[in-house]
Amino acid sequence: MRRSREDTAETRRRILDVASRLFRARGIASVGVADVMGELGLTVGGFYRHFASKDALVAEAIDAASIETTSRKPRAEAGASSTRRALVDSYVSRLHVENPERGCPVAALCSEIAHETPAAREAFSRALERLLDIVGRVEPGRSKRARERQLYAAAAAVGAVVLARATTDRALASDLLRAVRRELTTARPR
Amino acid sequence: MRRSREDTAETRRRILDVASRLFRARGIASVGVADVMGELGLTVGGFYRHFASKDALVAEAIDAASIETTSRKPRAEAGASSTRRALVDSYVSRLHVENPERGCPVAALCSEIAHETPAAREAFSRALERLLDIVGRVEPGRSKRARERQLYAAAAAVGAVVLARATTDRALASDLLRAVRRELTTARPR
DNA sequence: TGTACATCAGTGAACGCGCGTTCACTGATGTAC
DNA sequence: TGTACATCAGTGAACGCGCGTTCACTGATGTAC
Repeated sequence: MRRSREDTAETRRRILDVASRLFRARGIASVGVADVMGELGLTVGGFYRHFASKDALVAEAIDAASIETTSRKPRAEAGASSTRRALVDSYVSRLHVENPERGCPVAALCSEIAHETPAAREAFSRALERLLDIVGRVEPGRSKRARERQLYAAAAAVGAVVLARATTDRALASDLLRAVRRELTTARPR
Repeated sequence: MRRSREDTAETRRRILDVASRLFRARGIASVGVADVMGELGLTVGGFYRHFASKDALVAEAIDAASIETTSRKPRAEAGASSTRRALVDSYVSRLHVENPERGCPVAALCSEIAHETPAAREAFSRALERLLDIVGRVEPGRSKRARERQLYAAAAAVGAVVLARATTDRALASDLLRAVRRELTTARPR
């Protein structure tokens, strides 16, 4: 039966929230619309009152995940090396590796996103931009040199998390994280 | 009808070759057994004379891709900085980004491999080991320091290729590649 | 070397299954008066 | 404020489709004598 406007908005929010967690945890291809709705105790049919298609959900879920994970990140005291260390330590961490469902969507979806719709790829690109924004806050500077350092740091951080998740060798996973953490937190003369 | 032993072995080799290219290009989930066999002008049924399941094919195809891409890499004159530069320039390149089907399986499959079978994940882990082997040849040393340098070089290289493929922003893709190339080819005092 | 038979690579159709999507229906909510 | 009606969130079954896998069949290859 029909629900109140607030209930409707709330349901939509919850679908998005569950989807963004499931896609990050289990990948886009292996999460179905029924999985998402089932997690909320709802049936599939109702899904299409909120989203035009699974593809539309994917795109919105990536945006939602990105906003969720970047909005709680450092704003004030940007540039302090302790802020940078805190960010690197939390991103390039075992905790992040083991909890993709609450983590960075860029790290969770980076290789499979290439096979998704344009809308999903654009959402992913925005997520990457947001990640780079945050890196820019803790690795400040607008020079060409500074920009390169930011891009490099982002690539290494994402690479470390993704590879640590991918390998079955737990020791190698730890080593990768530690190596990249050290590289990105050690002040370096230029 | 029955084929000669050589023909049989050749067919198996070709299935593996096509599969390893298709998986890298289009991802594991979106390539079917029929796609692979169709590419060879064969029908699905025959597939099971060569492999026990799609999952078995996936694992073997990852190994095949890894061996294919690492066996032509530097062996002699290892450690020379020109060798390192050549390796970095070819891995962290537009050419590699635009031709995943002939490229590194680690970069092609890194995020989706987490959702595959143990056998596939182990093949992926071996592929990562081979990649690290090669990095170890051009970034020599067995010290803790050297090992860390190898690990973050690998993470940054893979991260750059994956993110350059993922983003829809071509300028950002180029910038990522250039930044990581510069970082990894610039000799750095320690 | 020649013959008879067993093997098995590849065919093509069928299987069950899960997927994204659609649809008639329900009943509470929202709206017009 | 109260009433009558339109709307529409959610249900549950059905749809077509593509997937991985199985299977009876074929005929050339391999093997035993």
